[in-house]
Amino acid sequence: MKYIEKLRNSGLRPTKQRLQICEVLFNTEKTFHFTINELNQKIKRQINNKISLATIYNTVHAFEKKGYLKQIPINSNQTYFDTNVSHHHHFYDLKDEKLIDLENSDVGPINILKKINGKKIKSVEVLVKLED
Amino acid sequence: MKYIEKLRNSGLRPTKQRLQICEVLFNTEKTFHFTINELNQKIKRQINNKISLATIYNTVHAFEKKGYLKQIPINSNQTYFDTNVSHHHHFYDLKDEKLIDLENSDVGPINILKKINGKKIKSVEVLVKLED
DNA sequence: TTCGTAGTTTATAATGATTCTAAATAGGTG
DNA sequence: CACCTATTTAGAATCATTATAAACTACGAA
Ligand SMILES: [Mn+2]
Ligand SMILES: [Mn+2]
Ligand SMILES: [Zn+2]
Ligand SMILES: [Zn+2]
Repeated sequence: MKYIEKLRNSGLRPTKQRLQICEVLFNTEKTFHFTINELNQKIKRQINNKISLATIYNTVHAFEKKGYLKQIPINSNQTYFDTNVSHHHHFYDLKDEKLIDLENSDVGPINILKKINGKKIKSVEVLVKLED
Repeated sequence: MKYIEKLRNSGLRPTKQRLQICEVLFNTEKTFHFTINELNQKIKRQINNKISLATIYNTVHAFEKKGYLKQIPINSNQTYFDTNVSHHHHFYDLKDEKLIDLENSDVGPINILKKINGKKIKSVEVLVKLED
């Protein structure tokens, strides 16, 4: 398995559950956005054996901490995650409640002129809300 | 009261509770960011009579719908609102969990090159995460 | 290979922000 | 005032997320 080493290198034991979650999250052509609930459904569809919801939460948070997933800052009753961890932005379609990637190159360079004493910029994320 | 007309013009009855919430939200020198819980505390401090939490939720949502408040897109377990309804952006201090305004002029012009068929841009918001 | 231990999974309970409900109250109009 | 509807309210319900603690597992050491 190609994910065993990835997990080991991160100090995460390559358990059966984590490897299966890796398959669902990373063994795809395209990256995608998901909520925990959506991921749970997807896992049920793609995998024979059941994974506890607690494990899905644990694993997603572990992967996020290791930088394999990103949380998307958006106001929703559920937290959205992204398997695209490159620096990029998002459209949010207010009607369909769907996220669409906005590549870094689709947004001109962003220049933050204000500085905060003793703080460094960790990330700059743009959210473009769409209506009909 | 200066808020009676504002409410009437919005089709909202100027009730005692709404007027008191207006005082707390809008009768200040500076704009500010808040969660419902923080607003509830602030109201308790500044007002003699108690306002039900349900009314605070109702009123904040009504004001947001009328454009007197904005929701700030951020990942938190609580929803953040802003009394600054001008087009502006935010720093988010990850350590202190505090929001800081970034005026529009503090961010260069943002050019969204990608277009989505049949959708219009409603807003463009930048979130700059800060670390030490 | 077996052991020991820490890491992990799991079902289930707890938490907590938000929304819902339905009864009481209050604003506005004639 | 009299009526109607909007609003307020306490409390219950919802539901995403986190905590708990017991069972299980990966894996290095013996
Ligand atoms: Mn939220
Ligand atoms: Mn959230
Ligand atoms: Zn994305
Ligand atoms: Zn602001």
